[in-house]
Amino acid sequence: MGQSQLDNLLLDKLPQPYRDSFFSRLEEVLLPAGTVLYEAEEIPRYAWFITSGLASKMVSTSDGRTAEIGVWGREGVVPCIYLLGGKALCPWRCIVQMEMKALRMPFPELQREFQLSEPLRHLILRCVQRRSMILSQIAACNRLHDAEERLARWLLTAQDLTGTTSISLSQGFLADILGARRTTVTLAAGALRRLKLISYRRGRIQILDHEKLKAAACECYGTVRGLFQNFYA
Amino acid sequence: MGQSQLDNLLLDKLPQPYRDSFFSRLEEVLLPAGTVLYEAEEIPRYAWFITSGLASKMVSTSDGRTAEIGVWGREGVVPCIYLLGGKALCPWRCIVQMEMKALRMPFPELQREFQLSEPLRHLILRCVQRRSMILSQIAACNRLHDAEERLARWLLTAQDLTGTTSISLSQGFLADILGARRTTVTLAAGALRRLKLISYRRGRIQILDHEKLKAAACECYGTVRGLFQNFYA
DNA sequence: CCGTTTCTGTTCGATAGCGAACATAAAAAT
DNA sequence: ATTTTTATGTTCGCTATCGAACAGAAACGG
Repeated sequence: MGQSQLDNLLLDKLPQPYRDSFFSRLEEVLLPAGTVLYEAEEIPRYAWFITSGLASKMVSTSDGRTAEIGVWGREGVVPCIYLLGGKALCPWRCIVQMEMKALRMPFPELQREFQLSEPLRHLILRCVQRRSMILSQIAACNRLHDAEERLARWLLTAQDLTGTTSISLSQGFLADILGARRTTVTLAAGALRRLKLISYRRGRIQILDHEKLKAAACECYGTVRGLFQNFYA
Repeated sequence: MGQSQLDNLLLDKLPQPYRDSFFSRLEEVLLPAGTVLYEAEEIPRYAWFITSGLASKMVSTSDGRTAEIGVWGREGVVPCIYLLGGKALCPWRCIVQMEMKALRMPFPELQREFQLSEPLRHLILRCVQRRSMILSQIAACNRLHDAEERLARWLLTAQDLTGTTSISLSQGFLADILGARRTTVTLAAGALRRLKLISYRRGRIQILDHEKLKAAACECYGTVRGLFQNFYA
């Protein structure tokens, strides 16, 4: 409390003195990659305000294939969609992709707060809105663009969200994210490496040339980046 | 006014007497297939409460390919996402796919009403929530399932939303919706026809066997159907 | 009625990605 | 140091889909 930078864009936007009192009710946690924040069809026990790292929303099919439908960094609160009420349950699970620091609050407590605080509600609705726009673009991207373009897009977005050029993820996990086979990711990553846009070793990808990688990515990267910027404008 | 069935689920859920007064401010319109409700990156001039027919949100890429990211029937209001405020613009256009009847209101008027009426706001937030859940499933489906499965899913959903087994759409438009080539749709439709699940002639598809078509569709149909049911529960 | 447009059927070569298998190599565990 | 686990590299046959072309058929508009 009293600190001027909480490293979460939503929390930062809360007006004082509400922000300090809200902050005092949050608990800081460090979650390793692989932690499941909540399962599909299951109301989360906590809400997390991410301050570093990444989490993904993943949809699975009954045959075990998966696709990421959204990646979350410091810009908002996860989950936001359940705050809109109702009985419907979400068809995705939420999982930590890169070691994550977050400030958490029991979910029912945030639900009450959503009803009580108009500034908080306002920010959360903006968050829902932006996420929905981003998701729309990704939905089309999943259909229209090939693995190499989507890999480039994902890496660039991950860099933007975490502020690091070093992405700690194996090709197997990237395959789950991109909804492709691991061998497809290996081939796509190999192609990007030959072009000297990235380098990698066992579970760690390094972005070497942001600009050229952008050219290798589909246009969805730019669209999504635009939507992540000025998240609460 | 005074009628108990407006054929739009959101309007039907509005409490009286607000509902009658709200209804009196709506204008009924009949829009032919192909009508653009609003363009990408453009704030709509009207909000439409659909009472029959279908509209699609479509994302386009710069090379002219397209994919549908959501289909809208009688269950809510289009657009709902812009009601959450903010400066961001949506990357999709909204187009009438099957001749549509709707009750419309100038969009700024609905924006004011969204601020003023708590029951209306409540319903709209539910609408946003469900649409977001549905979109998530479609985003994964676009990546993981093949054209024949997706075609079957789309036809079944269209049947559910419009209540008719006769879908007036050419294979070319279905290709735009499914994000595939027209020839791919022709092959997929031909396969479903050979299985006697559908029949068709020039711009009109007939669903012959709902149950078996369900078996030919991916599981996403069931998931999405579940989310369309009890839309405001 | 005839010409024009639009929709469907079909073919064909090219390509991306699947699905499975197996080899190698790097890290982690003991 | 040795074993075990996990990640990456590579190959291969197969399928779905692309992208383009062209023909026939159905609807439409004078």
